[in-house]
Amino acid sequence: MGRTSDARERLEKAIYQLMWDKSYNALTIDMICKEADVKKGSFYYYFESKTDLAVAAMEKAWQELKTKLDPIFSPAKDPLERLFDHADYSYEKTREIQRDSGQVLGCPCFNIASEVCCVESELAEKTFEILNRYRRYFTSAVKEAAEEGVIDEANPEEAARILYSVFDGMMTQARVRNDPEVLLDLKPAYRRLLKIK
Amino acid sequence: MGRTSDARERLEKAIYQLMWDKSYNALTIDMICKEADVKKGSFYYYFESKTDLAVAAMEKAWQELKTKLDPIFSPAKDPLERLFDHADYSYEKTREIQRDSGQVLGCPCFNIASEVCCVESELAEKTFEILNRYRRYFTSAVKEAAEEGVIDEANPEEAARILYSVFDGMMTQARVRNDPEVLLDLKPAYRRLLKIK
DNA sequence: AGTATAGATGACTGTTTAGTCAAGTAAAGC
DNA sequence: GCTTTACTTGACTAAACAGTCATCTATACT
Repeated sequence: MGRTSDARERLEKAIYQLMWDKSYNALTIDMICKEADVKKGSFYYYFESKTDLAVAAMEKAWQELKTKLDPIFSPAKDPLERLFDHADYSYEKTREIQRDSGQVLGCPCFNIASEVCCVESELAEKTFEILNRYRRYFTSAVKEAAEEGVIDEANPEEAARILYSVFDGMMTQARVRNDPEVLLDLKPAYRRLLKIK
Repeated sequence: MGRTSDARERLEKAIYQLMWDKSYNALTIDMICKEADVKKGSFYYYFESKTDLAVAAMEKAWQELKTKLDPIFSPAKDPLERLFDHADYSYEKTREIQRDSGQVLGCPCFNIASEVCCVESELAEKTFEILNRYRRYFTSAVKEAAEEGVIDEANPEEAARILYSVFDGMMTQARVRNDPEVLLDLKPAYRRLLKIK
């Protein structure tokens, strides 16, 4: 019983968008409240600190992303198809965001993880965790491809680590250059890295 | 004539170290002054703003790095040797820094570029410029390898772009994981990406 | 309709921050 | 040794900032 509200969700959306657009450390609580149209008193009603909100927002964003990744990396599909579909999805999504906001933003989790890993231990842990969850999709696909024999691969774990580094590296290159076309190198890179039969 | 000082250099060193350790946006002018042992009045004697100092510091750091990169990528060496020596250097340097400071820090320019590219346009331009200078070493080596026929390469520019994305991607993975061993994947990745004869 | 409760609000405090400035100090050149 | 000039200092202002709280409001449940 009592009053209802979506202020919590508005705050989570706001900090996530601002972190993605700008950076974590550039944000103040006032900015986040303004973006969410929530007063500071309410902010502290829901969250203890900026870090606290950021951690919650990252987890929510992951749950949202997961609903997109699960079909893309569906075990019903050929493992290589999963990887290439994910490359296509990343390119298309990046273009869409640039069309709407004028900016290529890259992978929010990777950006923030790199920014806070030596400063905000709580948020660092959460982003680290999410990066690992994300990478597991790659590992699973590469391992399966190796087992099915569609690639000639002596070290699938290594291959998956490298593929994921390429993905994050290119997403950030795309951000820095504000150019989605950078991501057109993703599929050629995967083809070079995997000995496809 | 007049009083002499190395306060300018101390400030540049201080912001560079702090940006690398933490991040750009996390820093205040007071923190930088304290680290450099320089009073704020002196800060504003030399620089207009934090951005101004950061730009100067990045350029100085690049000039310093260049003296390391030039021998590593010396045209006197085989092109592939340059790339592999650079991978070794990156790994060793990263380990050394972790030994001293307890932290893997990755590539400062890539970290900062990704952090400020949508916010601080002046610093964004400078870091962007440096990333391009860095990548030129890769491009030159790969192109030469292709021309000399030591690799079988239809698209050397693409290969160089991918190699450099792997490098930056892994450097940041190493930072986030605080694990230099991530960089041991660098040379295997290069070997996978280039059809070495 | 009344009440208990979840949430909203804005005014408040103390602190940190950027940026300024007049007065002081050290060294280079005469 | 004196003057010019490059640099230093600490005290200052105003603004931005995090965090608190008493009071107000809406609504779910009885």
